[in-house]
Amino acid sequence: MTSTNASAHPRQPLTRERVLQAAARIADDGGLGSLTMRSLASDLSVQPMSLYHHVANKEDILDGLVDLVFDEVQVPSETPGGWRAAMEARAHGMRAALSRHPWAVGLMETRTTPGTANLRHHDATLGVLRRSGFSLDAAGHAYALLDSYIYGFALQEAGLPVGVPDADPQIVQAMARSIPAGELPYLAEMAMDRAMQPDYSFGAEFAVGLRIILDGLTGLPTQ
Amino acid sequence: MTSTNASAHPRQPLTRERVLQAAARIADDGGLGSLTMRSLASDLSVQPMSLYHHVANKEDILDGLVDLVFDEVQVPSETPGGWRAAMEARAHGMRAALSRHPWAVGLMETRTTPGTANLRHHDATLGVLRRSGFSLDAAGHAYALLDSYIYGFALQEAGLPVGVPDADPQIVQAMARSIPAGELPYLAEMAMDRAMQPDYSFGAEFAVGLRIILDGLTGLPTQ
DNA sequence: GACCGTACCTTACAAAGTAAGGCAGCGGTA
DNA sequence: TACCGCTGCCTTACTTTGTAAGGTACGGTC
Repeated sequence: MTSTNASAHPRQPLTRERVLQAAARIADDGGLGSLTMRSLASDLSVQPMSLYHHVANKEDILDGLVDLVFDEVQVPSETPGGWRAAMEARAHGMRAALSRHPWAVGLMETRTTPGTANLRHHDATLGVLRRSGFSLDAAGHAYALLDSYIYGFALQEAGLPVGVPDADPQIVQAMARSIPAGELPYLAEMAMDRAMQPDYSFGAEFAVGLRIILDGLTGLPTQ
Repeated sequence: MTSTNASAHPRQPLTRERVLQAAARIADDGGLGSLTMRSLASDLSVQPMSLYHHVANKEDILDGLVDLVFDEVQVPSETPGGWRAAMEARAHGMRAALSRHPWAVGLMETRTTPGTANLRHHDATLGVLRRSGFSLDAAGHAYALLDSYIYGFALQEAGLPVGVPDADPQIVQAMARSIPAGELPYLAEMAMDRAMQPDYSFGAEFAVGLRIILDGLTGLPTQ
Protein backbone atom coordinates (compact mmCIF):
# COMPACT_ATOMS: atom_id res chain seq x y z
CA MET A 1 0.00 0.00 0.00
CA THR A 2 3.01 2.25 0.08
CA SER A 3 2.54 2.72 -3.60
CA THR A 4 3.37 5.72 -5.70
CA ASN A 5 -0.06 7.03 -4.90
CA ALA A 6 0.02 9.90 -2.44
CA SER A 7 -0.53 8.53 1.05
CA ALA A 8 -2.44 10.19 3.86
CA HIS A 9 0.45 12.53 4.45
CA PRO A 10 1.55 13.61 0.99
CA ARG A 11 5.00 14.08 2.49
CA GLN A 12 6.15 16.81 0.22
CA PRO A 13 9.94 16.62 0.05
CA LEU A 14 12.04 18.50 2.51
CA THR A 15 13.46 21.86 1.50
CA ARG A 16 15.78 24.29 3.14
CA GLU A 17 12.79 26.61 3.17
CA ARG A 18 10.55 24.15 4.98
CA VAL A 19 13.28 23.28 7.46
CA LEU A 20 13.86 26.92 8.35
CA GLN A 21 10.17 27.66 8.64
CA ALA A 22 9.66 24.76 11.00
CA ALA A 23 12.68 25.87 13.02
CA ALA A 24 11.24 29.35 13.39
CA ARG A 25 7.93 27.94 14.52
CA ILE A 26 9.59 25.80 17.16
CA ALA A 27 11.70 28.68 18.44
CA ASP A 28 8.64 30.92 18.55
CA ASP A 29 6.73 28.39 20.61
CA GLY A 30 9.31 27.15 23.06
CA GLY A 31 12.31 29.41 22.75
CA LEU A 32 15.65 28.75 21.17
CA GLY A 33 16.41 26.14 23.78
CA SER A 34 13.68 23.88 22.49
CA LEU A 35 15.08 23.95 18.97
CA THR A 36 17.18 20.84 18.55
CA MET A 37 17.94 18.84 15.47
CA ARG A 38 15.80 16.10 16.97
CA SER A 39 12.80 18.27 17.79
CA LEU A 40 13.06 19.85 14.38
CA ALA A 41 13.18 16.49 12.62
CA SER A 42 10.30 15.21 14.66
CA ASP A 43 8.26 18.26 13.76
CA LEU A 44 8.86 17.48 10.09
CA SER A 45 8.15 13.75 10.54
CA VAL A 46 11.66 12.90 9.53
CA GLN A 47 14.77 11.38 11.09
CA PRO A 48 17.31 13.86 12.47
CA MET A 49 20.04 13.06 10.00
CA SER A 50 17.81 13.74 7.04
CA LEU A 51 17.99 17.41 7.82
CA TYR A 52 21.65 17.46 6.91
CA HIS A 53 20.77 16.97 3.28
CA HIS A 54 19.21 20.41 3.21
CA VAL A 55 21.23 22.43 5.70
CA ALA A 56 24.91 22.21 6.45
CA ASN A 57 24.52 22.02 10.22
CA LYS A 58 22.79 23.76 13.08
CA GLU A 59 24.84 26.92 12.65
CA ASP A 60 23.51 27.11 9.14
CA ILE A 61 19.98 26.89 10.48
CA LEU A 62 20.59 29.70 12.95
CA ASP A 63 22.02 31.86 10.18
CA GLY A 64 18.97 31.12 8.10
CA LEU A 65 16.64 31.99 10.94
CA VAL A 66 18.09 35.45 11.29
CA ASP A 67 17.65 36.06 7.62
CA LEU A 68 14.10 34.77 7.83
CA VAL A 69 13.33 37.53 10.29
CA PHE A 70 14.83 40.18 8.04
CA ASP A 71 12.73 38.80 5.23
CA GLU A 72 9.60 39.58 7.23
CA VAL A 73 10.38 43.27 7.34
CA GLN A 74 9.26 45.36 4.45
CA VAL A 75 12.22 46.87 2.66
CA PRO A 76 12.21 50.64 3.15
CA SER A 77 11.67 52.85 0.15
CA GLU A 78 10.85 56.41 -0.70
CA THR A 79 7.48 57.50 0.60
CA PRO A 80 5.51 60.73 0.52
CA GLY A 81 6.75 61.52 3.99
CA GLY A 82 10.37 61.58 2.92
CA TRP A 83 13.27 59.84 4.62
CA ARG A 84 11.85 60.42 8.06
CA ALA A 85 8.64 58.54 7.41
CA ALA A 86 10.59 55.77 5.71
CA MET A 87 12.97 55.38 8.65
CA GLU A 88 10.09 55.45 11.06
CA ALA A 89 8.25 52.71 9.20
CA ARG A 90 11.37 50.62 8.95
CA ALA A 91 12.09 50.97 12.65
CA HIS A 92 8.60 49.94 13.64
CA GLY A 93 8.60 47.08 11.17
CA MET A 94 11.92 45.80 12.41
CA ARG A 95 10.92 46.05 16.02
CA ALA A 96 7.66 44.26 15.36
CA ALA A 97 9.53 41.40 13.71
CA LEU A 98 12.01 41.16 16.56
CA SER A 99 9.14 41.24 19.00
CA ARG A 100 7.38 38.40 17.21
CA HIS A 101 10.59 36.37 17.36
CA PRO A 102 12.28 37.25 20.64
CA TRP A 103 15.05 34.73 20.00
CA ALA A 104 16.25 36.61 16.93
CA VAL A 105 18.06 39.44 18.65
CA GLY A 106 20.01 36.99 20.75
CA LEU A 107 21.15 35.21 17.62
CA MET A 108 22.51 38.30 15.93
CA GLU A 109 25.39 38.56 18.31
CA THR A 110 27.04 35.36 17.18
CA ARG A 111 26.15 35.36 13.49
CA THR A 112 28.86 37.25 11.65
CA THR A 113 27.81 36.29 8.13
CA PRO A 114 24.76 38.30 7.10
CA GLY A 115 22.24 36.69 4.77
CA THR A 116 20.87 38.14 1.57
CA ALA A 117 17.69 39.52 3.13
CA ASN A 118 19.79 41.24 5.76
CA LEU A 119 22.05 42.79 3.14
CA ARG A 120 19.15 43.84 0.97
CA HIS A 121 17.42 45.45 3.91
CA HIS A 122 20.45 47.48 4.88
CA ASP A 123 21.21 48.49 1.34
CA ALA A 124 17.68 49.79 0.93
CA THR A 125 17.91 51.71 4.18
CA LEU A 126 21.13 53.36 3.17
CA GLY A 127 19.65 54.06 -0.25
CA VAL A 128 16.78 56.05 1.17
CA LEU A 129 19.13 58.13 3.27
CA ARG A 130 21.63 58.80 0.49
CA ARG A 131 19.00 59.74 -2.05
CA SER A 132 17.45 62.05 0.52
CA GLY A 133 20.62 64.08 0.65
CA PHE A 134 22.48 62.50 3.54
CA SER A 135 26.23 62.62 3.07
CA LEU A 136 28.11 59.34 3.29
CA ASP A 137 29.20 60.13 6.82
CA ALA A 138 25.78 61.31 7.88
CA ALA A 139 24.18 58.16 6.47
CA GLY A 140 26.72 56.08 8.37
CA HIS A 141 25.95 57.86 11.60
CA ALA A 142 22.20 57.56 11.12
CA TYR A 143 22.51 53.92 10.21
CA ALA A 144 24.53 53.03 13.29
CA LEU A 145 22.35 55.03 15.61
CA LEU A 146 19.04 53.71 14.37
CA ASP A 147 20.14 50.10 14.25
CA SER A 148 21.65 50.30 17.70
CA TYR A 149 18.46 51.69 19.10
CA ILE A 150 16.23 49.16 17.39
CA TYR A 151 18.29 46.13 18.37
CA GLY A 152 18.91 47.40 21.87
CA PHE A 153 15.26 48.03 22.45
CA ALA A 154 14.40 44.57 21.20
CA LEU A 155 17.07 43.14 23.47
CA GLN A 156 15.51 44.78 26.48
CA GLU A 157 12.05 43.66 25.48
CA ALA A 158 13.28 40.09 25.17
CA GLY A 159 14.72 40.29 28.67
CA LEU A 160 11.53 41.48 30.30
CA PRO A 161 9.80 39.15 32.77
CA VAL A 162 7.80 37.51 30.07
CA GLY A 163 6.37 37.66 26.61
CA VAL A 164 4.11 40.10 24.87
CA PRO A 165 0.83 39.05 26.52
CA ASP A 166 1.76 41.00 29.65
CA ALA A 167 2.15 37.64 31.36
CA ASP A 168 0.99 36.92 34.86
CA PRO A 169 0.65 40.33 36.53
CA GLN A 170 0.96 38.62 39.90
CA ILE A 171 4.54 37.62 39.25
CA VAL A 172 5.45 41.01 37.88
CA GLN A 173 3.87 42.73 40.86
CA ALA A 174 5.61 40.46 43.30
CA MET A 175 8.88 41.18 41.52
CA ALA A 176 8.38 44.92 41.63
CA ARG A 177 7.37 44.84 45.28
CA SER A 178 10.43 42.82 46.16
CA ILE A 179 12.66 45.76 45.32
CA PRO A 180 14.00 47.08 48.62
CA ALA A 181 12.94 50.71 48.57
CA GLY A 182 15.55 51.50 51.17
CA GLU A 183 18.53 50.55 49.06
CA LEU A 184 17.06 51.16 45.64
CA PRO A 185 14.67 54.07 46.07
CA TYR A 186 14.67 55.33 42.50
CA LEU A 187 14.19 51.89 41.00
CA ALA A 188 11.36 51.20 43.43
CA GLU A 189 9.74 54.50 42.55
CA MET A 190 9.99 53.79 38.85
CA ALA A 191 8.58 50.31 39.25
CA MET A 192 5.71 51.20 41.54
CA ASP A 193 4.63 54.62 40.32
CA ARG A 194 5.20 54.12 36.62
CA ALA A 195 5.92 50.65 35.29
CA MET A 196 3.24 49.07 37.45
CA GLN A 197 0.48 51.42 36.37
CA PRO A 198 -2.21 49.48 34.53
CA ASP A 199 -1.87 51.46 31.33
CA TYR A 200 1.90 51.30 31.14
CA SER A 201 3.48 49.46 28.24
CA PHE A 202 7.19 49.29 27.70
CA GLY A 203 6.57 48.85 23.99
CA ALA A 204 5.14 52.34 23.85
CA GLU A 205 8.54 53.70 24.90
CA PHE A 206 9.83 52.77 21.50
CA ALA A 207 8.08 55.56 19.67
CA VAL A 208 9.25 58.12 22.21
CA GLY A 209 12.93 57.31 21.81
CA LEU A 210 12.57 56.98 18.07
CA ARG A 211 11.16 60.46 17.81
CA ILE A 212 14.07 61.92 19.73
CA ILE A 213 16.55 60.13 17.50
CA LEU A 214 14.84 61.16 14.27
CA ASP A 215 14.69 64.76 15.48
CA GLY A 216 18.40 64.62 16.15
CA LEU A 217 19.18 63.14 12.75
CA THR A 218 17.49 66.07 11.07
CA GLY A 219 20.35 68.26 12.19
CA LEU A 220 23.11 66.17 10.66
CA PRO A 221 25.36 67.88 8.10
CA THR A 222 23.84 67.91 4.65
CA GLN A 223 20.27 67.26 5.61
CA MET B 1 53.20 14.86 52.98
CA THR B 2 49.74 16.13 52.37
CA SER B 3 50.00 17.73 55.75
CA THR B 4 48.30 20.82 56.98
CA ASN B 5 51.22 22.75 55.59
CA ALA B 6 50.42 24.59 52.38
CA SER B 7 51.54 22.53 49.40
CA ALA B 8 53.04 23.82 46.15
CA HIS B 9 49.61 24.99 45.03
CA PRO B 10 48.12 26.49 48.16
CA ARG B 11 44.77 25.50 46.73
CA GLN B 12 42.77 28.22 48.32
CA PRO B 13 39.23 26.98 48.68
CA LEU B 14 36.74 27.52 45.91
CA THR B 15 34.35 30.42 46.18
CA ARG B 16 31.46 31.60 44.10
CA GLU B 17 33.64 34.63 43.43
CA ARG B 18 36.54 32.58 42.15
CA VAL B 19 34.31 30.38 40.05
CA LEU B 20 32.70 33.38 38.37
CA GLN B 21 36.00 35.09 37.79
CA ALA B 22 37.43 32.00 36.14
CA ALA B 23 34.30 31.66 34.03
CA ALA B 24 34.65 35.24 32.82
CA ARG B 25 38.28 34.64 31.91
CA ILE B 26 37.41 31.55 29.92
CA ALA B 27 34.59 33.31 28.08
CA ASP B 28 36.86 36.26 27.33
CA ASP B 29 39.50 34.00 25.85
CA GLY B 30 37.49 31.53 23.85
CA GLY B 31 33.95 32.82 23.74
CA LEU B 32 30.90 31.59 25.56
CA GLY B 33 31.05 28.36 23.65
CA SER B 34 34.28 27.36 25.31
CA LEU B 35 32.80 27.80 28.76
CA THR B 36 31.69 24.39 29.97
CA MET B 37 31.46 23.04 33.46
CA ARG B 38 34.38 20.79 32.59
CA SER B 39 36.60 23.50 31.16
CA LEU B 40 35.77 25.67 34.13
CA ALA B 41 36.58 22.93 36.62
CA SER B 42 39.80 22.12 34.84
CA ASP B 43 40.82 25.75 34.93
CA LEU B 44 40.34 25.72 38.68
CA SER B 45 42.12 22.37 39.09
CA VAL B 46 38.99 20.78 40.39
CA GLN B 47 36.54 18.10 39.34
CA PRO B 48 33.41 19.30 37.51
CA MET B 49 30.96 18.32 40.20
CA SER B 50 32.77 20.31 42.84
CA LEU B 51 31.55 23.48 41.22
CA TYR B 52 28.02 22.66 42.23
CA HIS B 53 28.84 23.33 45.86
CA HIS B 54 29.33 26.99 45.04
CA VAL B 55 26.91 27.66 42.23
CA ALA B 56 23.48 26.19 41.68
CA ASN B 57 24.02 25.25 38.04
CA LYS B 58 25.27 26.71 34.80
CA GLU B 59 22.37 29.13 34.56
CA ASP B 60 23.45 30.52 37.89
CA ILE B 61 26.94 31.04 36.52
CA LEU B 62 25.62 32.89 33.49
CA ASP B 63 23.52 35.12 35.72
CA GLY B 64 26.57 35.80 37.83
CA LEU B 65 28.64 36.63 34.77
CA VAL B 66 26.25 39.35 33.69
CA ASP B 67 26.36 40.88 37.11
CA LEU B 68 30.14 40.68 37.09
CA VAL B 69 30.16 42.91 34.05
CA PHE B 70 27.85 45.43 35.68
CA ASP B 71 30.15 45.41 38.65
CA GLU B 72 33.00 46.60 36.42
CA VAL B 73 31.17 49.78 35.49
CA GLN B 74 31.50 52.68 37.82
CA VAL B 75 28.17 53.63 39.32
CA PRO B 76 27.08 57.01 37.99
CA SER B 77 26.85 59.90 40.40
CA GLU B 78 26.54 63.64 40.40
CA THR B 79 29.48 65.36 38.77
CA PRO B 80 30.41 68.96 38.03
CA GLY B 81 29.12 68.52 34.52
CA GLY B 82 25.61 67.75 35.69
CA TRP B 83 23.42 64.90 34.52
CA ARG B 84 24.72 65.09 30.99
CA ALA B 85 28.32 64.43 31.94
CA ALA B 86 27.22 61.67 34.28
CA MET B 87 25.16 59.94 31.60
CA GLU B 88 27.98 60.31 29.13
CA ALA B 89 30.47 58.74 31.49
CA ARG B 90 28.10 55.92 32.32
CA ALA B 91 27.44 55.20 28.66
CA HIS B 92 31.11 55.05 27.80
CA GLY B 93 31.89 52.95 30.86
CA MET B 94 29.13 50.51 30.06
CA ARG B 95 30.13 50.23 26.44
CA ALA B 96 33.74 49.66 27.38
CA ALA B 97 32.76 46.84 29.71
CA LEU B 98 30.55 45.24 27.08
CA SER B 99 33.35 45.61 24.58
CA ARG B 100 35.81 43.87 26.90
CA HIS B 101 33.34 41.02 27.33
CA PRO B 102 31.59 40.59 24.00
CA TRP B 103 29.67 37.59 25.28
CA ALA B 104 27.86 39.69 27.90
CA VAL B 105 25.36 41.38 25.64
CA GLY B 106 24.30 38.06 24.21
CA LEU B 107 23.63 36.78 27.70
CA MET B 108 21.35 39.64 28.68
CA GLU B 109 18.62 38.49 26.40
CA THR B 110 17.95 35.29 28.28
CA ARG B 111 18.66 36.38 31.86
CA THR B 112 15.46 37.76 33.30
CA THR B 113 16.60 37.95 36.90
CA PRO B 114 18.90 40.96 37.33
CA GLY B 115 21.70 40.75 39.89
CA THR B 116 22.47 43.21 42.63
CA ALA B 117 25.15 45.08 40.70
CA ASN B 118 22.72 45.46 37.83
CA LEU B 119 20.02 46.82 40.11
CA ARG B 120 22.40 49.15 41.90
CA HIS B 121 23.68 50.48 38.60
CA HIS B 122 20.23 51.27 37.30
CA ASP B 123 19.07 52.76 40.55
CA ALA B 124 22.04 55.11 40.54
CA THR B 125 21.38 56.07 36.94
CA LEU B 126 17.77 56.89 37.67
CA GLY B 127 18.85 58.75 40.78
CA VAL B 128 21.06 61.12 38.86
CA LEU B 129 18.27 61.89 36.44
CA ARG B 130 15.60 62.39 39.07
CA ARG B 131 17.74 64.60 41.25
CA SER B 132 18.62 66.65 38.18
CA GLY B 133 15.00 67.56 37.69
CA PHE B 134 13.77 64.88 35.31
CA SER B 135 10.15 64.00 35.87
CA LEU B 136 9.35 60.35 36.44
CA ASP B 137 8.19 59.95 32.88
CA ALA B 138 11.15 61.81 31.46
CA ALA B 139 13.55 59.69 33.48
CA GLY B 140 11.84 56.57 32.20
CA HIS B 141 12.14 57.73 28.62
CA ALA B 142 15.78 58.67 29.02
CA TYR B 143 16.54 55.41 30.75
CA ALA B 144 14.98 53.28 28.02
CA LEU B 145 16.54 55.28 25.23
CA LEU B 146 20.05 55.31 26.62
CA ASP B 147 20.08 51.66 27.58
CA SER B 148 18.68 50.61 24.23
CA TYR B 149 21.37 52.54 22.44
CA ILE B 150 24.19 51.22 24.60
CA TYR B 151 23.14 47.58 24.41
CA GLY B 152 22.30 47.78 20.74
CA PHE B 153 25.62 49.32 19.90
CA ALA B 154 27.42 46.63 21.86
CA LEU B 155 25.38 44.01 20.08
CA GLN B 156 26.49 45.33 16.72
CA GLU B 157 30.08 45.53 17.81
CA ALA B 158 29.95 41.93 18.98
CA GLY B 159 28.67 40.88 15.57
CA LEU B 160 31.42 42.56 13.63
CA PRO B 161 33.88 40.35 11.73
CA VAL B 162 36.19 40.14 14.69
CA GLY B 163 37.38 41.57 17.92
CA VAL B 164 38.65 44.97 18.89
CA PRO B 165 42.15 44.69 17.41
CA ASP B 166 40.80 45.36 13.93
CA ALA B 167 41.57 41.72 13.17
CA ASP B 168 42.99 40.53 9.88
CA PRO B 169 42.36 43.38 7.42
CA GLN B 170 42.70 40.93 4.56
CA ILE B 171 39.57 39.08 5.54
CA VAL B 172 37.62 42.25 6.13
CA GLN B 173 38.72 43.64 2.80
CA ALA B 174 37.81 40.45 1.00
CA MET B 175 34.44 40.56 2.67
CA ALA B 176 33.79 44.15 1.70
CA ARG B 177 34.90 43.57 -1.86
CA SER B 178 32.62 40.57 -2.16
CA ILE B 179 29.58 42.82 -1.96
CA PRO B 180 28.03 42.91 -5.42
CA ALA B 181 27.97 46.62 -6.22
CA GLY B 182 25.33 45.95 -8.86
CA GLU B 183 22.69 44.69 -6.48
CA LEU B 184 23.78 46.47 -3.32
CA PRO B 185 25.22 49.77 -4.49
CA TYR B 186 24.74 51.73 -1.28
CA LEU B 187 26.15 49.04 0.93
CA ALA B 188 29.13 48.69 -1.37
CA GLU B 189 29.68 52.43 -1.32
CA MET B 190 29.51 52.53 2.47
CA ALA B 191 31.90 49.62 2.79
CA MET B 192 34.46 50.79 0.27
CA ASP B 193 34.45 54.56 0.64
CA ARG B 194 33.93 54.77 4.37
CA ALA B 195 34.22 51.63 6.49
CA MET B 196 37.30 50.47 4.63
CA GLN B 197 39.20 53.71 5.08
CA PRO B 198 42.29 53.15 7.21
CA ASP B 199 41.24 55.61 9.89
CA TYR B 200 37.70 54.35 10.23
CA SER B 201 36.63 52.84 13.51
CA PHE B 202 33.13 51.70 14.23
CA GLY B 203 33.72 52.31 17.91
CA ALA B 204 34.05 56.01 17.22
CA GLU B 205 30.45 56.03 16.01
CA PHE B 206 29.36 55.54 19.57
CA ALA B 207 30.15 59.07 20.66
CA VAL B 208 28.35 60.52 17.66
CA GLY B 209 25.09 58.78 18.34
CA LEU B 210 25.38 59.40 22.05
CA ARG B 211 25.69 63.14 21.47
CA ILE B 212 22.56 63.18 19.36
CA ILE B 213 20.64 61.30 22.03
CA LEU B 214 21.85 63.49 24.88
CA ASP B 215 20.97 66.59 22.89
CA GLY B 216 17.50 65.20 22.41
CA LEU B 217 17.08 64.39 26.07
CA THR B 218 17.76 67.98 26.99
CA GLY B 219 14.44 68.91 25.49
CA LEU B 220 12.35 66.51 27.56
CA PRO B 221 9.58 68.02 29.72
CA THR B 222 10.89 69.24 33.05
CA GLN B 223 14.53 69.50 32.16
C1' DG C 1 35.91 9.57 71.18
C1' DA C 2 31.38 10.05 68.71
C1' DC C 3 29.33 13.21 65.73
C1' DC C 4 28.70 16.28 61.96
C1' DG C 5 29.14 19.70 58.46
C1' DT C 6 32.13 21.28 54.70
C1' DA C 7 34.57 20.57 50.61
C1' DC C 8 35.80 17.81 47.10
C1' DC C 9 35.60 13.38 44.24
C1' DT C 10 33.71 9.15 41.54
C1' DT C 11 30.44 7.13 38.79
C1' DA C 12 26.79 7.29 35.74
C1' DC C 13 23.14 8.89 32.72
C1' DA C 14 20.36 11.58 29.36
C1' DA C 15 20.28 14.87 25.77
C1' DA C 16 22.58 17.13 22.15
C1' DG C 17 25.20 17.54 17.40
C1' DT C 18 26.81 14.93 13.77
C1' DA C 19 30.17 11.44 11.22
C1' DA C 20 29.71 7.15 8.34
C1' DG C 21 27.47 4.44 5.70
C1' DG C 22 23.02 1.84 3.96
C1' DC C 23 18.93 1.33 1.03
C1' DA C 24 15.20 2.28 -2.07
C1' DG C 25 13.21 4.18 -5.99
C1' DC C 26 13.60 7.20 -9.90
C1' DG C 27 15.34 8.82 -14.60
C1' DG C 28 18.23 8.09 -18.38
C1' DT C 29 21.12 5.29 -21.43
C1' DA C 30 22.64 1.15 -24.05
C1' DT D 1 14.89 -4.77 -20.71
C1' DA D 2 18.87 -4.41 -17.91
C1' DC D 3 21.85 -1.45 -15.82
C1' DC D 4 23.72 2.67 -13.47
C1' DG D 5 24.03 6.27 -10.63
C1' DC D 6 21.66 10.04 -8.10
C1' DT D 7 18.62 11.85 -4.83
C1' DG D 8 16.42 11.57 -0.49
C1' DC D 9 15.81 9.49 3.64
C1' DC D 10 17.20 6.19 7.41
C1' DT D 11 20.20 3.46 10.92
C1' DT D 12 23.80 3.20 13.97
C1' DA D 13 27.13 4.97 16.82
C1' DC D 14 30.37 8.30 18.87
C1' DT D 15 31.52 12.61 21.42
C1' DT D 16 30.51 16.39 24.32
C1' DT D 17 27.60 18.42 27.37
C1' DG D 18 25.00 19.29 32.06
C1' DT D 19 24.07 17.22 36.24
C1' DA D 20 21.81 13.52 39.60
C1' DA D 21 23.36 10.38 43.39
C1' DG D 22 26.22 9.14 46.51
C1' DG D 23 31.07 8.47 48.53
C1' DT D 24 35.31 10.05 51.14
C1' DA D 25 38.39 12.87 54.02
C1' DC D 26 39.10 16.33 57.46
C1' DG D 27 38.48 19.88 61.00
C1' DG D 28 35.91 21.30 64.82
C1' DT D 29 32.48 20.67 68.95
C1' DC D 30 30.24 18.31 72.93
